[in-house]
This record gives sequence, C-alpha cells and structure tokens, in this order.
Amino acid sequence: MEVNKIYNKLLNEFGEQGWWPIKGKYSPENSYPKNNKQRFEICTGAILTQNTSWKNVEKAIENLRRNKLFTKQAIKKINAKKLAKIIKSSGYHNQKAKKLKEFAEFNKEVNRENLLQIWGIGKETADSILCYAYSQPVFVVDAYTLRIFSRLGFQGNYDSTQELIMNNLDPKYYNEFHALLVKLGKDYCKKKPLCRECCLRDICKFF
DNA sequence: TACCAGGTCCTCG
DNA sequence: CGAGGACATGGT
Repeated sequence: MEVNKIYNKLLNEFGEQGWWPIKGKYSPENSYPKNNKQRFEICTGAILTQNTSWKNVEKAIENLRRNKLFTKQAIKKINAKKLAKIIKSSGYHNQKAKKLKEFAEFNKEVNRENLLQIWGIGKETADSILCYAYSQPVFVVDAYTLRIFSRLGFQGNYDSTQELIMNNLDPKYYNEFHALLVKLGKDYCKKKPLCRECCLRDICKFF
C-alpha cells in the first residue's frame, strides 16, 4: 500500500484542509494551539466528537465557552448533571459529561499510556489529543481511515492501520493526511460510496 | 422515516 | 481477542 501516493493524490484533489477548527473554521495555520486554553479546548472537542458529527459538537463547544468551562478547574467544579445539559447537543451527553470530568481529574504526564487509563479515552481520542493538542507525531486512525483503507485493499484494525501509515508517511504530514481522509470519507468514500468520481479509483480494489 | 455521524465501555463466548 | 449492544442528539 503506497501511502505516499494516496496522500499526494488526495492533496492534489482537495488541497490543504487544516485539521482542527480552533477559531471556528478549518485552516492549516490556525490548527496549532497557542496556549493551554486552546489545548484544553482541543481535548474537550476530541471527547465530544466521539461518534458524533462536528456540527453537533460546535454548539456544545459554544455553550462551554459561554460558561467559561475551558479549564480543568471549572470542569471539576461543575456538577455532572449541569455539565451534561450544557453539552447536550453533542449526543451521549451523560456519558460525555462524565468523560470530561474524568479528563479534568487527569494530572499525570501526557502520554499515550497515561491517557488510555482515563475512563472515556480510547485509542482515537488519546491519539487526537497527542497529535492535535500536543503536536506529537502520531497518526489518528478513525472510522473513515479504516473504511477507506479496507476498500483500498488493506484489511486492518486500528493498530495495524496506524502502523502502516506511520511506517510509510513523513510525520509532518500526519495531521493533514487525516484531514484529507476525513474529506474523502465524507464526500466520496461514504457508506454508499461515489466510486466513479473518486480520485483514488485507479488504485482502489473496491472500484 | 430511517439512517448516519471524525468512539468507548461492558459483557459474553 | 472480536462481536454485539448501550449510549443520544441533530441533519438529511
């Protein structure tokens, strides 16, 4: 599987996407957090967007901002029921309120092993936090990644797919590659794919 | 209306 | 391990 080739085809087709809407919209230059508050906002977003469209998360983020809840201290202080109401639009709000509070209690060094011990933080969320909030060279695998690579012909799980990509792509492209895969997954490689118009059709087993 | 969305936890075999 | 269900709202 030629990961570089896939990356280049996607970049050529869609252009740079940017991978995190720190100031409300996606662009490569504002995807880097500049302070701890923005880092915490990314971590919060990474949890809220679990199995949920970003559109639903946006309102929750706005509510959190309005209520000045982008610090660990504030999340620790508010009770779970109130917090759930504030993030209601993001879905699974009771669980996610608990997850945010669990994360707020986290006080160890930020690394994958420690993040994975937090209730509510799985591999993708841990990797998102490391990659997007802490600029570490980690590729974030998600449902789109797995679907796209499986159709291309690589049948893998989270770990093997992540390994494939990290072994075959320059780390500086990890976050943009992920953004491009999301773009492809949303617009072309959907549940019901639009293979005829897909820029990867000439190298895809599924087509 | 029914299906889907940038997952994770828990249970069971 | 991996499959299957629970968790929930909003858009199309």
